[in-house]
Amino acid sequence: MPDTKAGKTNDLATATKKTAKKSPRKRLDRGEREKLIVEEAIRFFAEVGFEGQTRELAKRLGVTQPLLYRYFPSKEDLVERVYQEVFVRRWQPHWEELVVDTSIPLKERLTRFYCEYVDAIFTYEWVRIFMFAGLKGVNINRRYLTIIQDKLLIPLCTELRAMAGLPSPDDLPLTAREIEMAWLLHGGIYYIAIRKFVYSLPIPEDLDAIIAQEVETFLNGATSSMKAFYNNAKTPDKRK
Amino acid sequence: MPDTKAGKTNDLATATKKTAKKSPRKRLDRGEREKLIVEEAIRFFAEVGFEGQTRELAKRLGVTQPLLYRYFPSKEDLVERVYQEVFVRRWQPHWEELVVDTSIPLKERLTRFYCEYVDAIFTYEWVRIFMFAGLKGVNINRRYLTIIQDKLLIPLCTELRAMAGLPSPDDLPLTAREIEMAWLLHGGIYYIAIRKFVYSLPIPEDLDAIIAQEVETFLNGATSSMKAFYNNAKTPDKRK
DNA sequence: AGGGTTAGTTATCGTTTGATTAACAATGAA
DNA sequence: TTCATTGTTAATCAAACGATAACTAACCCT
Repeated sequence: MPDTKAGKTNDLATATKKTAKKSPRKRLDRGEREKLIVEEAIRFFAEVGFEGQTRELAKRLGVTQPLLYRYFPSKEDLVERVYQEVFVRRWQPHWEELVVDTSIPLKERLTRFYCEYVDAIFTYEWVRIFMFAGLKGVNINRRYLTIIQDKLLIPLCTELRAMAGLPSPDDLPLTAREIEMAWLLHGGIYYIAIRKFVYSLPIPEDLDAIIAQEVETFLNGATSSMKAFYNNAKTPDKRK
Repeated sequence: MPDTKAGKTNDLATATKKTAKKSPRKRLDRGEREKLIVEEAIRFFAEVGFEGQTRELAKRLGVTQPLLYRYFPSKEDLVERVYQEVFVRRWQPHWEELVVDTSIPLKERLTRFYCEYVDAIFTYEWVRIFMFAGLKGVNINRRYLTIIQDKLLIPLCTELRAMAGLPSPDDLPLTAREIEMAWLLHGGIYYIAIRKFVYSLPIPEDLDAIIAQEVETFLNGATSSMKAFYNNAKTPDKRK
């Protein structure tokens, strides 16, 4: 009965003569099409959130909505696929080796890591999808941030201990406060991405220089604080 | 607001049976009811985002959905009201004086400010609604963060200049890099709230102590960096 | 060439959702 | 008691939304 929208597509299909080149229907093999769908879904959900509608997504893909359901049994499955594609793909295992590679000075190591990290992570899609997932309560965020803490921040704290001439975490466990200090650096840097991709604020173009500076600022401050902490710890004035 | 939930369940119970005990229909005057609606809307939208449905909101309020439309002409108006209520209310004008009060040492001043700031801002409602609004592209975020930059970060940079014995911004304008350094502190601290309210991660309880430490760490690092920057700037390499 | 496999479309179903209306019930102050 | 105000019940509308089945056409193989 209501053929307003259907009319448009019908026009395209039926108005063209059968003799004319009337093949707007592009036929791709499964893998190809699936890839296109996932890529567009990433962009789409990053923009509007996971409440974005399958019809709108299909329109952006230039295909019909039911086609999506021939590739993914449900919208939820597609969303799940988007998570996988965005998150598991971008963490570079070699980073874990880089941050503990004591043959490189800590400052250079951290700077290099964060420059690479920023290259991989500071994208519209990654930042916003990660944020949407967090707000939705998907536990993939916690898993990811656990990696950040275990593979990045704790090694960093360990190194800071050494730099300040303090006992290793094996002898004296890291305190929440030390780990929090490392989060200051990580959060401060990541917040640049939030400003850009969530709040649409301008950020400097020379990110590498900014990162180098922030790493330096942090390391300077952290070593001072660690030493102060050490002095406090040496004086046995507090709790048992 | 004390027993709204009890009322809700009662409604549910009595709605099916009209013969049961008379539903405690609470009759409030306009201002009162409106306040209740807005408060619950804040909680509700903070939890599920602005796509949350008016029917669900009404259910949580223990009232019927059409009642909402006797207080707000449309859902969008209610959302707009939520923004106003959450954001304009919580910025304390006296902070602007605090951060430039040179009679207090900078470290203490910053610590005191951030402790108060955290008390006011680190709430489930504020953090999540601010994030949802940002993702949605509402420009209220940009306005707010402009205030942060102008009233907090720039004064902080000015002070850092003085501490490092550098010329005042009046003589030598602040660089993007210096402002970025201040964002490192602010972002690092705010990221604690994101970890808690967006990613549902545990954070330390003694936030005040953490903040004091992070302010100290930052100030130590920033002054070192500023001096290094000063040495670079002193070498006249290309400026006329 | 033709038959079968399968990518893609059309048409539609059943729900949900924002929004609105009309009629009625309860409350409280004059 | 009267009567304006607050709130409910019930119903409805139109649009939006996820999902499905049945049909159509492009491509491959022998």
